[in-house]
Amino acid sequence: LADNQQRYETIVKTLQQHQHKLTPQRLAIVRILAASVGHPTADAVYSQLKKDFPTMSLATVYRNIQLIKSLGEVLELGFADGSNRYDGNKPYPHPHLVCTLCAKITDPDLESLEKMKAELASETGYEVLTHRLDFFGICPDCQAETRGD
Amino acid sequence: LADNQQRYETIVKTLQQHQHKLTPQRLAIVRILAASVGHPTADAVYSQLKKDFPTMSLATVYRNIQLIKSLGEVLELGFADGSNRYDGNKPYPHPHLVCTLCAKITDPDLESLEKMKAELASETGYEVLTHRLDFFGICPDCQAETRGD
DNA sequence: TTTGCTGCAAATAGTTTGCAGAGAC
DNA sequence: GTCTCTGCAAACTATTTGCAGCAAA
Repeated sequence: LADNQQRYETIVKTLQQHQHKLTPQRLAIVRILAASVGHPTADAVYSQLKKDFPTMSLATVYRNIQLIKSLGEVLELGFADGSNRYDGNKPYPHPHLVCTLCAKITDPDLESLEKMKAELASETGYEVLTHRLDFFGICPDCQAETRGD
Repeated sequence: LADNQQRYETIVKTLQQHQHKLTPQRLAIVRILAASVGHPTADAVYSQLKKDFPTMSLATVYRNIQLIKSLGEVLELGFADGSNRYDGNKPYPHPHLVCTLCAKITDPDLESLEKMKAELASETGYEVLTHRLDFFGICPDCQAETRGD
């Protein structure tokens, strides 16, 4: 999608503005994060890159993800089972819908969330800064496989 | 609170119903989980118990938490920073409000969540099984400390 | 008495870090 | 040429597991 290309350019520009060097490895990592197809894990990013960079180190992936996260250009999704996934396409907090069978992650629209956040703030006196909302369930495809096949 | 006592008894009953033995260590762990004051980490549970059980092993804490979780009597809260906290007082999914300064966790009431879940299911075709909702912010106490002191 | 539980220590998995050489600017 | 980045290997942290002895029922 053209959206991915735009995200790629935005992240690269941010890196440059903060005087970070644009190495081939770094740019390749940014390209994958900008797309964030399937909300990849660090290891998934690493696996994709080993084809083009056989000597690529997993440590480099982690270091760059941390760097880009510190610039606010990637969202880290840590799950209860300890797995981390990354979204560089929508780097701001947003709800996720996770299929517990095929592990697919999609981004539903839930405009009522902001309302809920405001309501919560006025009720509790908290200054609400951010949030995390995940729904877990079975996607239509996996429901079909379970029934029919 | 009397509520804690009730939770303790419920968890113990569940353990018995599933033919698990009631060792002193296990019961002590259940007692702490039933209260879940501050939503403790496994290590916090361990620290509390070392006073009464000097030879207590951290592995025993983990094993028992896993056991009780498998019986559906404790909620595991894995956070993005890798920390796990446990709630045996309300072992079902519910929203949390986390203070990012003092790490206090409270349980706000948000009845609109169930509505949101139903809306999401009908919109996406997912069979929504569970969810996870956390808000992060600064509690009134910490706001006061930042301002005045 | 039987069966499962505990403590210890070692293994595991994901992530981070120190260092020396390589490369972007 | 300078200063950061990379690759490698080792360190680290939280959690899990194997095993032998111990204890609940």
